[in-house]
Amino acid sequence: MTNVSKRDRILDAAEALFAERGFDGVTLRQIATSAGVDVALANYHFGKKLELFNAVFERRAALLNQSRLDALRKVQAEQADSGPSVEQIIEAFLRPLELTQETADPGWRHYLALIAYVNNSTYWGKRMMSKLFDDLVQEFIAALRQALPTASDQDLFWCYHNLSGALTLTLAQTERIDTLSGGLCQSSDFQAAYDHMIPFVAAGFRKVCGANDS
Amino acid sequence: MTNVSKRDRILDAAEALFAERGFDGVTLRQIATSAGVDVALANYHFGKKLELFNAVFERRAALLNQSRLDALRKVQAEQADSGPSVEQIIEAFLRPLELTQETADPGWRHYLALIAYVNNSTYWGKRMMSKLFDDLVQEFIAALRQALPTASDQDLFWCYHNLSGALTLTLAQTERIDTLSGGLCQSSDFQAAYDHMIPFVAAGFRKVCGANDS
DNA sequence: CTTATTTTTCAACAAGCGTTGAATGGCATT
DNA sequence: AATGCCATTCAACGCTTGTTGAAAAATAAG
Repeated sequence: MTNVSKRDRILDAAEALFAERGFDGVTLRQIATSAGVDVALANYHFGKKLELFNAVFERRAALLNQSRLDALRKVQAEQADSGPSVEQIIEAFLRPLELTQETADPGWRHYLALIAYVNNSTYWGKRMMSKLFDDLVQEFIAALRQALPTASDQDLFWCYHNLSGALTLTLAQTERIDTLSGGLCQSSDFQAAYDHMIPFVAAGFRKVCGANDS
Repeated sequence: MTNVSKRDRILDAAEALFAERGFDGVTLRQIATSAGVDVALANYHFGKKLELFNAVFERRAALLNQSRLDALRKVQAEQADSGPSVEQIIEAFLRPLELTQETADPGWRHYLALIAYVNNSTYWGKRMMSKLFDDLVQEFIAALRQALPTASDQDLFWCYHNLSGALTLTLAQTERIDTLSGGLCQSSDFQAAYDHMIPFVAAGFRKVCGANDS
């Protein structure tokens, strides 16, 4: 706990607070206090507040992208002849996001909530999401296009939009479904969320993008 | 334009700015400037900044709820014997949100983006969304439960979670799908979004909640 | 026209903000 | 032991924030 550098403690604290309250809802003093360091140290390591935000957002992006791309490549290799099914592609898109449940590091949970914050924001979303995640998304859409050969691109992108929305709300972990369901569903249980999301979304893709088989 | 009261101009300006940058991303001075009034006037009419935010968020809620409930009651009356289909229920849930496209008032668009902001936020979501929208949502879930009699409640709520996510991202109007699709899809086109969302979500409900017919 | 009442502005407050330059500390290498 | 370098803290800056009480303007009532 105290073994990590103060620089990392700042990133961790900023990650948690930015995810919960957004960029403007957090002060550098709150971050510094939460990290147990002086307020000026954030500036020394990262520069302006916005640059700290960028550093937090970029820190885990490459690792996450690699993890999801590996999952896609794996099912593509396994189904080299026919190509992976819609379910397999969506599974590869979602399941790596469970790593937050396996590792003891709570930072991943905060990071995923931060992604939801950015993706749902007009202000931040356009720049930051595109820069870090567009290549990966296009890769998955290409795979889906192949699995649904009769689909028009417009239908395909609208379906991805629906998938992205369901995922984003899950990552946000707002606990709204918890109270709504009277405790039957839990926002913190990503595995249960994906267990339901994968068949749900796959059926949606098939319906809208016109594959009639299986 | 200048015919509306200054009180309403404050609400309109706050609505637009809160929707775009969030509660903490906007200052009362920006709101006042945008509304063309003095900074102190917001305090006179609404009290603290948080109370202004609440006033903005509550202003259109009852009207929106009534519009959606009317749509549900209508299809329930039309299908009094068999009950409405999943598609009809979801259609009643979504289509009233198009009123933003029909009316000339751009405030509705801002308001819907504000709903997305609140619904995606851990901080605001729990209090505000539940208070204003839970009753309506439970009404729709009850209708879905009836249309999908074999469904478990847990499956039902997870499916609603997916629907809510897809809808929330649509309401946010982040324009991310615009660039992703190379202009093929447009965030501003709610009708096209719902045209794709309704069959997508309905198929998901049927798949997960186990109805094999139709 | 006068008086009350409500609406709007003015001016200013204390507090908190992001940021910075200089001072301090620790830790290697010489 | 002295030096240089990186990390960290200290103290303070100019500015903006939300909020408020009193003044002014507009509106309504008599």
